[in-house]
Amino acid sequence: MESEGRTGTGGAADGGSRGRSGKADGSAEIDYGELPSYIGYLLRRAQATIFRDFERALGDIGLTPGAFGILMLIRANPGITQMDLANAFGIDKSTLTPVLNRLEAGGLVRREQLAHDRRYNALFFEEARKDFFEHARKRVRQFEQSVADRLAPDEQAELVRLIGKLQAAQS
Amino acid sequence: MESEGRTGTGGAADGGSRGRSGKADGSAEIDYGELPSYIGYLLRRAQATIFRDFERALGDIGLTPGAFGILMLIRANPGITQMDLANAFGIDKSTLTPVLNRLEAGGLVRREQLAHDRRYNALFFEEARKDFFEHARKRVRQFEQSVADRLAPDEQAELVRLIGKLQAAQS
DNA sequence: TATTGTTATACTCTATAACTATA
DNA sequence: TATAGTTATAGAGTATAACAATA
Repeated sequence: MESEGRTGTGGAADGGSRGRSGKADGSAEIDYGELPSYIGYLLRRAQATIFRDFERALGDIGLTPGAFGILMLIRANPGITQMDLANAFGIDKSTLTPVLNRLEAGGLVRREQLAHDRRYNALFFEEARKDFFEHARKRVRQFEQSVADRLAPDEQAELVRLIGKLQAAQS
Repeated sequence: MESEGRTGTGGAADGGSRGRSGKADGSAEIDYGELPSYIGYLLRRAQATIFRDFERALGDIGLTPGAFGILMLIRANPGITQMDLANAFGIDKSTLTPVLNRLEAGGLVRREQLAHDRRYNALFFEEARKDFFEHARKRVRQFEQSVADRLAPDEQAELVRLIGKLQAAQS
């Protein structure tokens, strides 16, 4: 149940006979222990990989995956307030502010203080940038498709279901 | 294919009749559009949720999920070099350095410059902290179990398989 | 020249706490 | 008092580029 392998070492600096013990030459066989069975680890690796791919494929449009998602939500929900958007996206309001600042600076989004309760900012996608957005979305879709294509259609559905189930039990 | 809903707005600040259009009251029904079908988005949400849970459940042991994973790898692979560890964990060597600094400062890990090639640092778990580590690992296991228990055994296996498949096609 | 590891730097993501303004 | 949003701050995580030591 432990699968620790060569533990209990406490080892000295080793004088050369063991040397790098096959680990410093790139072709190493590393003992991952139970790590790959940890769902948190798996998700971190998967997410890092896909985010790197995203950046490589779409870095030139100047939107991070997060910023793009937020932009999509604003466009689909014109007039949404910052609090609702933060909640919907699963981040804190203070995390949202700088993202919106960048989107607004880039002319993609506009804040409008509500007249009847000036504490709220209603958010709107700038229709003047529609062409840019549609182009970006098309490329994001292609990217997502290329990721999804690694799985069969029923596997895609199953993955979505399993990830949802993983979070459903949460507080 | 668009499912944009109420787009084409370009909307004015709205004078009150639409008001917050059911979006500023928390009970909002938000249009997520195609976002939930994006695997990158799903993974980000899932990972964020589980990392938050991890911190809440295990924050008192003073190890982040990443630091704990690295510690596990060092313990399972005594003498591993920093480059090999970074590659195994999927991060850059410069990202690893501060993590190791913290682990070493906490007395959990020791660097030993190899005698026959002093460019390399061999890494060792400090056996003196074995009790602490075993305690931490037990709790991490419990936590991982509580996450895994949200899925049936066959679902767990399937999730691992699907996530693996998602990354397999990568460069 | 090439490689390991460190440092300098930068950026994103994330949060908490304190603040402003509004109600 | 309570809420929306901003700001100040902090920390993890990530990377690239330049550097020192070593080979």
